[in-house]
Amino acid sequence: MATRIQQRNTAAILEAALDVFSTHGFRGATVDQIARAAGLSKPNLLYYFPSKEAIHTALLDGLLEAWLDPLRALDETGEPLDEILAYVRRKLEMSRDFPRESRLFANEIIQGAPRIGPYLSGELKDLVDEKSRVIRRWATDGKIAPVDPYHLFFSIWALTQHYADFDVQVHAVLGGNQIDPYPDALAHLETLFTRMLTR
Amino acid sequence: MATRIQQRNTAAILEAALDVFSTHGFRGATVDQIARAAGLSKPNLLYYFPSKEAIHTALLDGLLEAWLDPLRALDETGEPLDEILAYVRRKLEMSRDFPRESRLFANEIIQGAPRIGPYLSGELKDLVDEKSRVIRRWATDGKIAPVDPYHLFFSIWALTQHYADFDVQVHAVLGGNQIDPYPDALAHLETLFTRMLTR
DNA sequence: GTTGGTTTTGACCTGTTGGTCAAAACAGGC
DNA sequence: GCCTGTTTTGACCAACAGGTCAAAACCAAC
Repeated sequence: MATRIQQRNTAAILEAALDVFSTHGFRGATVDQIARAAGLSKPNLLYYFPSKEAIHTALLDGLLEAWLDPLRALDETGEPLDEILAYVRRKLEMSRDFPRESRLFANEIIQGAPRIGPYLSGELKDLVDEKSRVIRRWATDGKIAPVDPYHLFFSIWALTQHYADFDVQVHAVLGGNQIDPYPDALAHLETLFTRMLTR
Repeated sequence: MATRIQQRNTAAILEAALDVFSTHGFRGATVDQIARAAGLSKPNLLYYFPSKEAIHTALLDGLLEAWLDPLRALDETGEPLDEILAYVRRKLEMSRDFPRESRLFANEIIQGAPRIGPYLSGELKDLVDEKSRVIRRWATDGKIAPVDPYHLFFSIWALTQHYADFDVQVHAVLGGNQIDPYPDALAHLETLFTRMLTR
């Protein structure tokens, strides 16, 4: 039973913390900075979350929950190539719509996954193992070209998340004209995976 | 004219700083931590480099220099597919042999490239523009399948650097058995780009 | 408008941070 | 072994870090 104020403030804090943590990493972020971005004083922020760590944890918990959804949606009974392309599309949309979440995750991994190690070798690995069996079956049934399922997933993650995590580089290389790179990126990735998976 | 001691200590500092900066980012790294890792006292470290910033800059300067080499080596007069596959191979080897450098770079980009923005839209963009024209020519000449050159480069970077930057995740998903993922990764990427670039 | 809980704040504490400085320790050439 | 420049150190500083606390301000129900 949270009051109106509580809802507003915790939301503002998480929003601000996402900004700060995703661009500076955990150790590089400061509570003051988050508080200022949320429009609160530091003690006031610490009234809602007991510590810097707690904010970070809350953020990660919410993220990891949603992170697996697109992969879960990969349907064994669907048309193989369509299913994989749909997964690519969903992941790319997430990069476009939630780039800060992607960077938060990237920061955590690059820094050695000190807080989400168990998640990676637990939930994530289990799901990837399961879906890898599906991919392998599709390949042995000749429905897609032979491919290492694990490295296929790594490829999808790398290619789609790149547009969020390395956004600055993408824009710098493509030049000043403010073109949205996502339409071209989607076309490119659809071509890439179609050619890769049809012999 | 650097003395023996200077050479040894500056090398030790840069080595230690690479470790620390690449795993914690600039703001998350502390001078004390770097000094300890280098086996020096903090004031002693600051005798060799005037500031934390200076160490970071020295590291980045050295890195950016080497970063472009593999792409520069892409030879317009070579066999198109071979040239691109060779580039992929070189980049993947860099991920394997210099993962910390890759993570240092990734950290910098994720954090908005505050220190290397000019490099991205300068040297890097210029080189990519140039090589993109080569790719485009190959495509219009029918020597490789049609492809967006810029997104092709993004794909190569994303796929190869992923194995360095997301190393922890790769190992977690592949499971505890300490298998070196690089041989499989190389085979996978060669297949991927061969299929992508041959009609 | 008083009451009881919620929210906010300023002052404060302790440890850490990047960085300075003068003095001490240490080279190596003579 | 002495001298000159190099290297190292302990003590120190101001700013900032995460976090605490008691008191004040606010709010809503009565």
